[in-house]
Amino acid sequence: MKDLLHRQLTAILSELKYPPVEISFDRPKVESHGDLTTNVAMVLAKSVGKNPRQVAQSIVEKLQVDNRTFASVEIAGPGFINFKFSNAYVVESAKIILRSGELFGKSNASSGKKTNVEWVSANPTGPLHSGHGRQVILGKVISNLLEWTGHNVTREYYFNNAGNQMRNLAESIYARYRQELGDDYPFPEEGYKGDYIIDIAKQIVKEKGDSLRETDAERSYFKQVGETWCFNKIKETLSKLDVRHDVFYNEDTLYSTGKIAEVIEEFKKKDLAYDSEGAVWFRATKFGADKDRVIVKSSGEPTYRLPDIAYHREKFRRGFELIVDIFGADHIATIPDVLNGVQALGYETKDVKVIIHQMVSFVNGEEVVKMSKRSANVHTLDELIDEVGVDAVSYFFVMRSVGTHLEFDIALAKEQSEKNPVYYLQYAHARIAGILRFAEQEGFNSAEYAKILEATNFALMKEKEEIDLLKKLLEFPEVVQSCALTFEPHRLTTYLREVAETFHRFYHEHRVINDDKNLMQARLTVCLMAKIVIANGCKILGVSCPEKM
RNA sequence: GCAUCCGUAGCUCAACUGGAUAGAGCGUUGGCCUCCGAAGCCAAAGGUUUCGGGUUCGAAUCCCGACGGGUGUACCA
Repeated sequence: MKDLLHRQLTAILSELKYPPVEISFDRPKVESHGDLTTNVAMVLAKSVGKNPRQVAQSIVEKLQVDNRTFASVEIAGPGFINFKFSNAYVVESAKIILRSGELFGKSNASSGKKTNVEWVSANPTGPLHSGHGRQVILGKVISNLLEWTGHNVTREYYFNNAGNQMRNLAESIYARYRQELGDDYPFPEEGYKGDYIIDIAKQIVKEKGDSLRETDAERSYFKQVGETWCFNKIKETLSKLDVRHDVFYNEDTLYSTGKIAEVIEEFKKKDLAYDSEGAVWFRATKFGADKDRVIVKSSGEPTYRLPDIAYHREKFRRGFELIVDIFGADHIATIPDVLNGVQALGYETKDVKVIIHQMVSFVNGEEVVKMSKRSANVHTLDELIDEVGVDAVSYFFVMRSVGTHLEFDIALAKEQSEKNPVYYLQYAHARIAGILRFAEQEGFNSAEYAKILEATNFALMKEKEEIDLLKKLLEFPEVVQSCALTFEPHRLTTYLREVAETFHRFYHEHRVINDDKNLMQARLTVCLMAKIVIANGCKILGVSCPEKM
């Protein structure tokens, strides 16, 4: 519809000899302003030297609107042109919901664009903590959104099982192991203090007794057991949230296949890297950084930047056209370096989308939940899931825009009442399911969309609340696209809440089950369409839609 | 200090990326079940969008400056 109007308006502008401008349509906030609005007249006004309302008038006079589609076209306010759809158009359009069913909202807008989404990427040094939840859910929902808009998505997890952190893990487990054996053995100062380390140590005692008291300096057995334990734990948590990565990419492969050395060499050749003070430096200042960065320490070990750069190059080489990275705000410092490095290697940074989400704080009603990073009692993501459930976790972590701090109220998430936004949405779905169950006794089969399309007299949908609901439902594909395009999944939760609200209002105003069979059929169909949209939206969010609650 | 994100109703947050009268939830106050699910609906109250400048037809949104908060600022990741 927008396309059609767009073409018409473009033609009119050139006919009136107005300069070409970008024509855009918005959805007005206020109902009385119609369903679509454009500001072209106001944009044109200055260059044309007329007042905007006059410009609008001249355009509208030329406009050939189909009165089966539009109920009205009006000039309003400072010079907006407002279009209002006819009920017939809305009702006819709504048939697409039944025709598409579970596919309603999907598109091929990005026509199979090969896309890599990397997230979580926590090293196997411990279980995921509750703060990780935001990232876990964001990545999941963003991947889903991209898929719904036609991207060919590879879900990826990048990890490092070498280096300092893993050494530290091994030392921590070893220390706990010795302590379990009754030795007075010191715990490393920077060690991982969580209880899970003790669990792992106990497991080793159980399996190996005291035979590992004298072990190699690398503590390789402890490292390997620790890694396996942690990874299993992480994967278990992810699978509870239905997060499944396609690729687990080990940083080590970048070394073993020579990719790291290759990058250094190439940087040096391009004079983007140099030796100094026994280390290798990247000329970050060439890209506007305040100082150059070390990429290989004087010890010979690369810093995290180097493998990160090499890794992103590999993503390009693997053929990805869009690379999405999801980081917490605490990792923000690494991003410019990686982007600069990627650019230096000749790739477009515009094809790398870095999503940085702000931190999460937890609150239990009035009480602030403190969670210090290396302390013993970090709240794990598993515990959070056990406490509030998968649905609340999925919904809460994605309901705020990524740019703002997220306050997670555990008490609210746990509460099974109307205060909880997850339940509001699920209730709408269950309520519809209840009505449809009731209607089955009257012979309404809600599973056969094609028959329903045949049997329903769509012209009977004419109540205001009914039309409002259909309009809202028809926005769904656009919402999905815009969420995917802007990487802002929270807008989907906002939208779904509006759908539920609009449905409840319709339900409250008009009886669905009634004596007029045709009217009942029409209204049941409206309910069913609302159910489809809510279900599809929840699918993207990973929130369940119960038939009963 | 520098980088970066943010500052909107008592609280938690929206605002379709520059549009018309800034909206929701919670909380507060009042109303609605002889009838399809009241985990619902309706109504009221609540605002100088932190402050000060600027850009233009038009600013919560863009620019500059203050103030306040988060996160970084390593030859840790």
